[in-house]
Amino acid sequence: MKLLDISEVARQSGVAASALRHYEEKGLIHSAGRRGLKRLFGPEVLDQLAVIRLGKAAGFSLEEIKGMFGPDGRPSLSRSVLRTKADDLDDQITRLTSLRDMIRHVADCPAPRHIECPKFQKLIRISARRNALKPNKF
Amino acid sequence: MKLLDISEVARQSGVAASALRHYEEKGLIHSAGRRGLKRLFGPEVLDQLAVIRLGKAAGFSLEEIKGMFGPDGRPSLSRSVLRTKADDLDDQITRLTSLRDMIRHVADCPAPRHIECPKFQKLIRISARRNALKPNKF
DNA sequence: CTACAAGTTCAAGTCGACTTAAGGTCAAGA
DNA sequence: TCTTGACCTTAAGTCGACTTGAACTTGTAG
Repeated sequence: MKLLDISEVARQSGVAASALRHYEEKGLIHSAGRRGLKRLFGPEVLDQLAVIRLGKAAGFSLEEIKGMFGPDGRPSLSRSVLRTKADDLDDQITRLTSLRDMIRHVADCPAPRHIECPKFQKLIRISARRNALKPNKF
Repeated sequence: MKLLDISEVARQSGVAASALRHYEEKGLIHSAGRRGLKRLFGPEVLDQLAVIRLGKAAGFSLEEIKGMFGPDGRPSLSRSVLRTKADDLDDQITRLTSLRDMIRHVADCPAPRHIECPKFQKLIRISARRNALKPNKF
């Protein structure tokens, strides 16, 4: 079993050594041991880092991502939690998609000022309504 | 022309008053005047806040969003910039979509541990490769 | 054996986007 | 006129995710 030192993990994963130490401190990854002071990582940490990267890309916090691993460091999530996360992502994708459509429309719209384009206004109103419905307080 | 005080804007937009002041300080919105000390906002600020909300949902920073408004406070972006943003969003949507698919697959996958599912492994490897290709340093 | 590159720890700093606290002002109603 | 409540300003604090700096240790090559 070949162990990797921190710079090798950093190189192969593209994650900075300082971030790796940070992840270890937070309990997202674990080193397999030490050679002197130096951490040695098992190769499975690369997969774990890939999961971490994915999770971050999806907007999860490190704390949430940590919860996605079992005590053995292998990904372990209840199916229902996963489905909830997938639904969250769907919402986000929907929002981004309408935003993208709106932006693309505005880019192609012949109105001299975007604000004068009725479709732009409509999209804005829709998103405004969404927010008024879930206010920050009370 | 009816002017709104800050709490009315907060109520209608769902944005906290402190955030509104913050946005004004950063130049994203402007108050139409004052009554005594109190800010008064024109109704157009609600549309601007909707755009700000959308921009945030799309992952833009306040600074970037600020750049989406002309000096008059109306959205103003060159068509080419808009198309670039739309393309960025497409990328992001693509990433989130594959992540969602992966998560949903894992949720439905019969393998006792996710890590044993070949598809899961494949997806992880793909994302690992992406990162190794763009390392943080040098 | 010694020097050195590569690692280590711990504390503090950074960045963005706000929020909170403390103390001040003022328009409007009783 | 007095009080009050809504708002004001400024500074400092918070949170997450790291990064940076300073001072220290150690396996390994020469």
